[in-house]
Amino acid sequence: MTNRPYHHGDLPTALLAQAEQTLRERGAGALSLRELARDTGVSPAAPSRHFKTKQALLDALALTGFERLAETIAASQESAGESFAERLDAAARAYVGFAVANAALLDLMFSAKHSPEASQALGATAHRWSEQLLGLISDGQRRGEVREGPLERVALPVFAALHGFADLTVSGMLPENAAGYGLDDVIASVLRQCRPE
Amino acid sequence: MTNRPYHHGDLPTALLAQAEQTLRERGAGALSLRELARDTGVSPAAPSRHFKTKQALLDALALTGFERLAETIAASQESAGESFAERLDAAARAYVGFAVANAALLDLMFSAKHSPEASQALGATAHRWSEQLLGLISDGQRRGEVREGPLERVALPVFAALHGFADLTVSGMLPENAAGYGLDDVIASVLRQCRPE
DNA sequence: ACCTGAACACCGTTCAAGT
DNA sequence: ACCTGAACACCGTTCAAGT
Repeated sequence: MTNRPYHHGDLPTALLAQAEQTLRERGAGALSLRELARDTGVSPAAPSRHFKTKQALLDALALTGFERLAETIAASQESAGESFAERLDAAARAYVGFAVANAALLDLMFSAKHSPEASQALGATAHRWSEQLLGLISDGQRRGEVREGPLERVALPVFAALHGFADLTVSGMLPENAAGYGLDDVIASVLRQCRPE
Repeated sequence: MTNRPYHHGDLPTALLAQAEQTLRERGAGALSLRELARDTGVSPAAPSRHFKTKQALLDALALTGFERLAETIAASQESAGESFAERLDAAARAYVGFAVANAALLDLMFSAKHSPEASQALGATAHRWSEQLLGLISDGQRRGEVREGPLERVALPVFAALHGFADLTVSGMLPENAAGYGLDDVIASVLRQCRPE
């Protein structure tokens, strides 16, 4: 362990790592730049060199979230079967699993608070992730297991259903017993809405 | 206009009204109890008599949001047709319309930050609202326009799809052109997943 | 280029004291 | 019961100055 050299080494990464831990353990409200600086062993003004503002750090945090979400879903496809139903099932469980395991982060990722410019960068990364879903559906169409139609237009309702369930779960708006049957039913309903005539 | 009597008259209501205006005009990040107190012509410590903490005020704000959402959806049913398709269409547009018109408030309503106790009160009010949707679907089942099954289990995927689309819209995560066809497609997909075999 | 130290204007919350 | 005034410990952000 270096004993606090003048240059930290990789302050931006250290700040983000610390921020994510605080987010997970104590929620978004407990995130303070000064505390982050203290925990990283650096002066209160140091973070501003790398994140011009607190919101900029939050935006960066959300971005890493989208990246990890994309990886999580990609991983779910590795061990999934071939059929559309199996692949959708795996992706849906991966998404909701990520949401539950990273509730505060998901909140941040889909909050309306992002700066206009950051929203664009986020949109780009979110797009990379949504391509997973698009590929899955496109495959299903080729296999004849998903109805025809423009890819994005078939995909959006699927996306909405999965994200909606994840968000409702995370925000605690689901009835007690919904945890049991909820996800299964959502997946079934997506399959129903996707299947060809 | 009374010239600032010692007792405000109805400080809690005044604070909530001011808070909602600030929320709409400048977002959740700009909400400060001290500023609220200033704008209401009251001392910095006054709000604490009515909202023990800032989070308590935010919870109360979210609660009024759910109440207004319930009213908005109820109103949409007044002028809607009789069929399930027409009534779902009206409710969906009312929901998404509310979401777009009250983006920051919706964010607050479905954020994961609510205190454990407040979540229960919120859940109760949210439940009152979801009953609108349940009634709608129950009606559809009676008319033979919606597939059979336990009401909550048929309703949850519908709820997820509508909320998911509203949330994606509000958080700016939708592709540019999705505004045009998005809602129509989501409604169509919900109808497809609801219809009897 | 990267960071410190000190400063500025602001917070949320508490608590004695006033009406 | 409801509110004020003053205080406390904390913020985010800026900027000269140091390495």
